[in-house]
Amino acid sequence: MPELPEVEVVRRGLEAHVIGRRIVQVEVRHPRPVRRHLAGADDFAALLTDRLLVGARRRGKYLWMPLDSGDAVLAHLGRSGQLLVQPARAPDERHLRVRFSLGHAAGPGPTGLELRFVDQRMFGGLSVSPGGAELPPEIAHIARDPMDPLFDDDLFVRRTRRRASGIKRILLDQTVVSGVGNIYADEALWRAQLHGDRLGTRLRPTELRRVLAAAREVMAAALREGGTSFDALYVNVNGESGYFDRSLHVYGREGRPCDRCGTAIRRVAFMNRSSYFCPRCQPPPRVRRASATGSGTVPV
DNA sequence: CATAGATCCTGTATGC
DNA sequence: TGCATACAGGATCTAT
Repeated sequence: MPELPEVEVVRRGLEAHVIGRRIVQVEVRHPRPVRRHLAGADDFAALLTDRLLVGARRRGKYLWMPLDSGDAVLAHLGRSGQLLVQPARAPDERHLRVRFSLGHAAGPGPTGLELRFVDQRMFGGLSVSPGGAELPPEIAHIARDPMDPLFDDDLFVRRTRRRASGIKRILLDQTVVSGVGNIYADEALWRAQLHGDRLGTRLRPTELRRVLAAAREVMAAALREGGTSFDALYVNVNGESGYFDRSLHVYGREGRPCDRCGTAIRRVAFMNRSSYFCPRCQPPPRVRRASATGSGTVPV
């Protein structure tokens, strides 16, 4: 569920409600979300107990919270993860996986506040990154995101044009550009009027800059809408939030008319999920028969 | 090396 | 009603 805007909203919520608090107790209720912490759940809990949370940072769809120990709690929400700040008396969520009981920076006592990792499908997870306060080495391979002031547009164009993959697949490759997921990839491609199967090697720099600009627009709009709902004592990302629904032009709109030209939106299978596009505004690349071997076709 | 596809997990919606 | 299948907003491992 969460792409860059949703994760950024969570980060802001953490920044507002969790920074400066001490972790007084950690309860791992399901082993899977801490699977990337190779030393195990007990070690995970031990490294975090009594530590002070000093920040909330993000790279693409990854979040991390630096600790006073110099380590960091590294988090990824996967497809269904949530980080919630809740009063301790709030009933446990059905898919509550990890509970952090929080206290004051100074004293040992609990504040009655908890940080909860809730995740139905458990593709997401938590780990402790040793010395990862500045940038966890585990995510050093993740590129900057298009909203990052240090994002390098020229580098993105150069790297994309070296790839013989469809532009949609490239947009989803977090080592090329981070934060873009299935929805915003489709939305950005619709805005840029490019089909997702167009090969990176065959796209012009202007076309790629158009995609980047479109991705920024879509994300900025989502951030504007989602950014208002984290004020409560509650680090947002309400599962199915739905706040972005209104502004979607293609995603989930199979058969409905394109907002630009009226043609019916198409849906095709893509990487075990779906791609949506307007067949007129985003014409698919021509397909020619592969030469000598004659085994199948390649988009040109 | 680069790339496409399979895979982890749980739940809900839909069709027969 | 029961059962099977498709699908869900991600990242990574594996095969080619």
